[in-house]
Amino acid sequence: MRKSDSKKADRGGGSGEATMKPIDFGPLATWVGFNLRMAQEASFQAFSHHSAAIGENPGRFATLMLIARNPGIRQTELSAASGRDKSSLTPVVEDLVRRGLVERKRVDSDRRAYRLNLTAAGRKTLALMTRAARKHERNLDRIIGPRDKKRFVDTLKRLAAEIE
Amino acid sequence: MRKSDSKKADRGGGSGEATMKPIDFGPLATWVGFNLRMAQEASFQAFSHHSAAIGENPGRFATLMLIARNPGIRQTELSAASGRDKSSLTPVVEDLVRRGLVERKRVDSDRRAYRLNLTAAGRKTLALMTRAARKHERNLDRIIGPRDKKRFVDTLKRLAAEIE
DNA sequence: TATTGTTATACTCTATAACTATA
DNA sequence: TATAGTTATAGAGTATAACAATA
Repeated sequence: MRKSDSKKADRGGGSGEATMKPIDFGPLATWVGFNLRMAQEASFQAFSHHSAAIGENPGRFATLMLIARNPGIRQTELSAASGRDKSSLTPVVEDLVRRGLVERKRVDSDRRAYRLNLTAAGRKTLALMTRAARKHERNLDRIIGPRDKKRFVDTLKRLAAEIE
Repeated sequence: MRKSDSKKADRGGGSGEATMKPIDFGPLATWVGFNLRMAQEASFQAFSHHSAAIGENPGRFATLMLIARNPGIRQTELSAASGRDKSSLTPVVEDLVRRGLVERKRVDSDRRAYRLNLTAAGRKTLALMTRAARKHERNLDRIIGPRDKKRFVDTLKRLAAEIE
């Protein structure tokens, strides 16, 4: 079996293999930054798994959603909205256009710019991904617990907005 | 589906005034996965800034900490602990050894393996990074609020551990 | 045969800077 | 001069597969 190592770290809490020496994470174990990264990675990987089942890439999801909700958005606006440089967006849009999910139209009043819209196929794909995302979300909700969810998301939002 | 245009539309010959059209994030705005990613990115970038001031890479921090807290750890154990393939670790360890922060010693009882330890310089660097990390953490704590912190971190841990 | 760590290779995501074509 | 988008290029970070040395 060529699958190499196990993906998950044993964080020393569980009753794992008796032969497994527990790893000491030191102060990392209690720090927000580290646990934020661990949780994000786990979440991303799970969603990645879901969207692979659709034949899609999780990174495309937010882009499709932003185009769908903001029809005619221009690439520069899109790059600002997703916090990436415009040059990072070029290959992404190119891929979506090539695969027939997004169409670009020249803007008459400013012939440097394009407006982006989803095609019918793009809407179909977005719908499939949205369904997968909702399933994923239900999974996260179950772990977080319905009572804590609002406050948890609110804290995440404040972190994203207020970190120095 | 379009949320807004509550401001004047941007179309046609506005004389250079960049009208700030609010972006509609749709369901993304309320989903855990998306906000987890946003918060993690902001946190990582802030810590990245801190560690750049030391001349270090944030990605090295966890590695140094794990070696420090688990002296003599082997590369395979380290890769399992950080959830990465062993081949991903090779260039990292190589870099740390080259810069004199980590030393590798052959294991007598198993001459395929190495044991990793920090050098004095490695301990010094880790101490500096730890100081930066504590500062970063205080920053995060301030945003989260002392009352919510324990529960917040606990939820992150559960997410990392329990996502399918 | 199985495992430790390296190598070769490739893919994703990201950025900076120079470029083009407009404005 | 300034802006929209592309191209060229580079760098991190990650993975799979094949490999040599050793178990």
